[in-house]
Amino acid sequence: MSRTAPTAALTESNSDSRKTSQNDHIYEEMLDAILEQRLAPGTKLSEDTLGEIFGVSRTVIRTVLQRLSHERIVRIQPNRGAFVSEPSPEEAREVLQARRLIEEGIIRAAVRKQSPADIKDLKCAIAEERLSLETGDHEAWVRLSGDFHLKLAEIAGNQTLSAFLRELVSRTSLIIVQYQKGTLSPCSCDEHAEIIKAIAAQDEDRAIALMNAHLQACEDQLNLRENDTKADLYSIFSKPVKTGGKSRGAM
Amino acid sequence: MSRTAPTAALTESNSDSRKTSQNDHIYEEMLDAILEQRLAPGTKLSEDTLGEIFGVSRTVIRTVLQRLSHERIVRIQPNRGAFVSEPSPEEAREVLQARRLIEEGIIRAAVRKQSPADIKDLKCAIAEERLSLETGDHEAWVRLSGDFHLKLAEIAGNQTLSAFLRELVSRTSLIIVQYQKGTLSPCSCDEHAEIIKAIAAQDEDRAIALMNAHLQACEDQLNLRENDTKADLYSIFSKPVKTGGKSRGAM
DNA sequence: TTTATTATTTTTGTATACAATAATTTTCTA
DNA sequence: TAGAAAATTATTGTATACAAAAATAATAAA
Repeated sequence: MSRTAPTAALTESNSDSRKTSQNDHIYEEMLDAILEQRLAPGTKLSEDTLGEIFGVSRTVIRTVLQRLSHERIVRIQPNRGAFVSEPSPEEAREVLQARRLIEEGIIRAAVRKQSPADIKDLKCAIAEERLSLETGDHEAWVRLSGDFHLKLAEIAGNQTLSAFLRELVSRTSLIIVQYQKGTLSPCSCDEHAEIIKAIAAQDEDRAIALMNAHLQACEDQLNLRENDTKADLYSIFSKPVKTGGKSRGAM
Repeated sequence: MSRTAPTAALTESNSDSRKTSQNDHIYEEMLDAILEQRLAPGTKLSEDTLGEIFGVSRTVIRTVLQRLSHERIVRIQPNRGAFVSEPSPEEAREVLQARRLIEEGIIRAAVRKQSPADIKDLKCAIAEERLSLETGDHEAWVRLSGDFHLKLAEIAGNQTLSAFLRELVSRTSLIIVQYQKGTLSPCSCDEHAEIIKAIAAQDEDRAIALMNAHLQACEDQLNLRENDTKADLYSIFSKPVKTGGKSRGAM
């Protein structure tokens, strides 16, 4: 419901939020559904079905799907339709690497620009996060733990970088859904808290090191081996499979 | 025509490039027109008109405009239509700052991953760039000087970062169109050449310093004072204007 | 029974029609 | 004549219709 900064396109005119925000509303709903795992990676997103669900025509659904596609949350295959993205292991590493880079820059700026109110706000956000973890509200936790990073970006004060990070955070959620092995992350709240402490203390180097470790820990909890069905099948059934008759014993 | 990596969405199936690439073709045409200054910032992009020009319905024009809008090259105002973006001075600074950050990361990766062929390729690109400058082909130069940075990103091997940089490079072109003061940049080719030299010599720190200087030089050549009509008008007519009669001599 | 081919159905891509909003022109009044 | 109000025109937002492609089902042949 209260996701951070819906689109940054129309901060003005809060009164006419009926027609215009129809797009945004459906976008929010679908993004939430994907990030909260109600729509699994690979799920087909039929235009007709979605149109019926939200009570609109395919036209507006199409707009939303295109937007999600540009943010790499959805993948559109020409003449085939839209599907929830299934980020590859390589893409997962890229996204985490991009985050390390961008969030390092964000921390540098945040250390300089921070105000006491900002720190208070961040600590408050972490408290909320911890609460959601204690009450077992997994959906809220996914959102809140991402919001922490976005709040930090806002303090840094570069909207262009914020927009990039927003996309990366969404994609990270999708990556975690797909590759998280076993248990949930123990408690990233503590790591977030440590980062804030370092920022408040103006200790830039430590804050950056903590953030890098935090993101690296996230990546380390993923199972990013290349077991994408095909290669996997061949390795499992290591004896030669019939491929049409030719070149049987070549490999 | 030969822009680098149109969309990265469909690298497969080069044969059916007729229906599918209609979108892409119009997108390319419009992007080129904007970056080559044939469409000035602020220009209204009427759906009907564009549809007639490209011989398609508004439907497909709309898709293209939405894509350009997501890349911040075009600004869509609800119920008003699409316009070529007029990036604010603040946005200009943000874009350049984001580039310094991202390209630093790209250089780090490129220094590690470079092959001799990559360096040869880059040098070749710089030669092309220099040629376009000598022959006075300004349109080609705008494209080629951006392509240099994108090639570097490709060498770094992170497609996610490449996509971000691609957007930033386009936006930089738009920013230069709007804020470049006086003469063209003397010759960024030389700066590009120096950067390559440092990368080839594995001198990471020097390559980064050069890139930062290069981007800073770009920013310094811009006239980024907040002279956005309104404030400017008031400062130009510094004598009190009739505001209704009240509080005349207060300031 | 299995496979290949054909026919049917479903779904996407595009054009068009209509409704809602904004921009423009015209008309009316002071 | 200047300014305001109303009517007209143009443009965007959305729904729908039709064409093209893909997916599915059904039929026929081995």
